[in-house]
Amino acid sequence: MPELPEVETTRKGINPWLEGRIIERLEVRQPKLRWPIPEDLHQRLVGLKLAPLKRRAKYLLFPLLENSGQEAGWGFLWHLGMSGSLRLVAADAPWKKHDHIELQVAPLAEDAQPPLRLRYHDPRRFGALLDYQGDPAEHSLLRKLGPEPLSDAFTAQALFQRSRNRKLAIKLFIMDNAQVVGVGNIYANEALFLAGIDPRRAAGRVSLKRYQRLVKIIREVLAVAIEQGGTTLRDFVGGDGQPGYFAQELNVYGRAGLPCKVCGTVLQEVKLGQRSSIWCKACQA
DNA sequence: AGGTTCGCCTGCGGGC
DNA sequence: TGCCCGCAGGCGAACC
Repeated sequence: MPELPEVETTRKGINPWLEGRIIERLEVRQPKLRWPIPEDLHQRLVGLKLAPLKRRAKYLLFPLLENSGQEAGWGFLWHLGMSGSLRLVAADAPWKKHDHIELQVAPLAEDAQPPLRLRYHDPRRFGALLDYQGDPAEHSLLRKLGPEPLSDAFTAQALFQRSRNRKLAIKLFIMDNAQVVGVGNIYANEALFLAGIDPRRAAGRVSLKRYQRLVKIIREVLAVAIEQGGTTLRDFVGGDGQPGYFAQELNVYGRAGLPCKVCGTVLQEVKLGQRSSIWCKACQA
C-alpha cells in the first residue's frame, strides 16, 4: 500500500511529464472509488494547464492554471488509497483489469518523447479523485491534518504535549493524522521497534525523551524510504512495475512469529484499532 | 471529546 | 481444481 514515501516518489516521477501541459482528456471508466469522481470533472478539466504537482500527507495535489498561466482557482486531489498506483503509459497501452482512469495531456513543443498518459490502477478502489476549490489546505479532507513528518512543525514537544492524559496506544496516536501525517501501519510498526517503545503503551505514558527519539526515527525512516523510492520506483514510464514495498529492511512488519533481528525473541502480534501490530517484547517496553 | 467500530473493495491464502 | 471464508488495510463516518 502506498505510504507517504511512495506517494512522494510518485509525485516526483510523474511531475516532469505533466507540469506545464494542457489537459486534453480525462477518461473515467470506473467512477466509483471511495467517493464517486465528480461527474463533470472531465469536462471542466479540458483545456486547463497543470501547475507543478504538490503533495499534502498522502494526497497528490494537481493545481490548475488557465491557458494564460494565471491560476484557475481550483484543482484536483488524488489519493491512492491502499492499492492505487499512477503510472505513465504509451498512448496505445492496453487497459488492464482495474485500470480506472486515464489523463491525457498535450505535449510541449520541446518534448522529445511521444506523449504519455497517466493511468490510474486500483484493484480495491479505496482511492479518491476529487476537485478542490481555492486553497487546497481548506478542503475538508486536508483541513484538519497535522504537520508533515519532514517539516519543522513536527516536533517531539508538540507530540508530548498533545498526548498528555491520552490513554490511546502510542501506535494509534502516531497514526492519527491530526498529530502527524503519513505514518501508516508499516512505518508505525517499524518506528516503534527502532525507538524501543511497546506499541500498546498509552501515548500519555511516553516521556518527552522517548518522543524525541521517536520523532527522530520517524523522520529518518521516511527520509530514507523516499531516497530509496527514488531508486526502486524510478521507472514510472512503461513497464508493469506495480510499486512495491521499499527496499528498506523491515524489522517487524509482516514478521509476527519470527525471531527479532536484534535479539532473537519471537515477535508478538496484537490488533490495535483493527490493524496488526508486531513488536518484540524484549526490545520494546 | 476521546475512543471504538464500521464500511468501502478485491486478491490471496488456507481449509476442505 | 474449485469453492467458501477470513483477512488485509487508509481513513472518514458513525457511533458510544
